[in-house]
Amino acid sequence: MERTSFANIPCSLARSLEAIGDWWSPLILRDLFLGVRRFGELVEDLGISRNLLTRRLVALEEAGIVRREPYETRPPRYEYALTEAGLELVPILVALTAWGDRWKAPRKGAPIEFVHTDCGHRLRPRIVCADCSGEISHDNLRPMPGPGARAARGTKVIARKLAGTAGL
Amino acid sequence: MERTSFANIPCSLARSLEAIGDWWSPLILRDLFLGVRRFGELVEDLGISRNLLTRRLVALEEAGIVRREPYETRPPRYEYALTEAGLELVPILVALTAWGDRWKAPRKGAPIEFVHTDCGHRLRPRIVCADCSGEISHDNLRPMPGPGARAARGTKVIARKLAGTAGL
DNA sequence: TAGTATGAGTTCAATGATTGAACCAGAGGC
DNA sequence: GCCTCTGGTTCAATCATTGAACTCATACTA
Repeated sequence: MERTSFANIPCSLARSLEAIGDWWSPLILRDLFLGVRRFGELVEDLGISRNLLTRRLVALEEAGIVRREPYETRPPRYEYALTEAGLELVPILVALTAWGDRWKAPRKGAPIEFVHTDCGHRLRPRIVCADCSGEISHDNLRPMPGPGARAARGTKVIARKLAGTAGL
Repeated sequence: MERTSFANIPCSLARSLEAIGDWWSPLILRDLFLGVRRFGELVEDLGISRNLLTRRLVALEEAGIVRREPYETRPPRYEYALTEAGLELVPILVALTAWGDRWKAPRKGAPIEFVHTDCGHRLRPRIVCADCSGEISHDNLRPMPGPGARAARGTKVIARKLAGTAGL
């Protein structure tokens, strides 16, 4: 009774979650982005169990999201950095942070804010369409069967719905 | 030895993850958005255990992300819908799906694509700054201590780093 | 009237995952 | 030699997930 793997669900969201969908990985990535790169620092900052951190870092490295780099050879010491794939997750984590600011704000306000250095403003992220620059929301998206569409675990009911209605 | 809760970490990302950071919730939200709204449909589509789905739906409802609505009274039958907070997660999930398309694409291509109905193009999401409309990436963000900044679990090391360097 | 179907859950034993504490190992400093 | 620093590993206890079986209320059917 292993935890259900999402790796074989033909959905890119499921595959993303397979890589970073566990309880700790997003916070590990946040810390790596913010400059907390060493094993002991991550343990201290997150309060994560050491063996679990080991497993997560190995998994993130295998997923191509994190890179293990020696910063000292005698004795061998390593630190962790985001790969290109990992760096591309940063805006998404920032967007999720903004959602938390809006809907789950701590009493005393956000402990960390971001400044968009290109314009100097405090960051308010927006998710937009690359083609028209219009904002994306739940009511201007139409799901469609893609090139890999077929009925399989994780999309059985969805596939029927998409086939039946040609979009919501 | 309960699973570590993120609720008391003064970080909005942690608070977001407290609500939707578990293994199944993002997929449940995806299905609700795509029109899979009933208990049995969710079980069939996701292959999730029924008792776990019950717990997740209760937790999502308590977090204000999902709403339970009767669609029939005799016998009582319910379906689930996204609240406003839940709907605002949709673009983030879509962005995460796009990341999966780019870095973890299944062999046969994405089974689901989205069309931005405002412009008719196949969706390529971008995360931008609301002020200058410039794209956000790892190298044009500067983290800063926010109004709620203080040393506490989950940000101890980060707080030191931010205080010391005034940003990366 | 009895039997079956439907939908939304609940209960439960088995097994995997997480936790926290203790331990290990290489190197440098005193 | 002994202590410290850093980056782990090992282990027992406990928690979470899984999958199957079961409940409950009502409707449908013969």
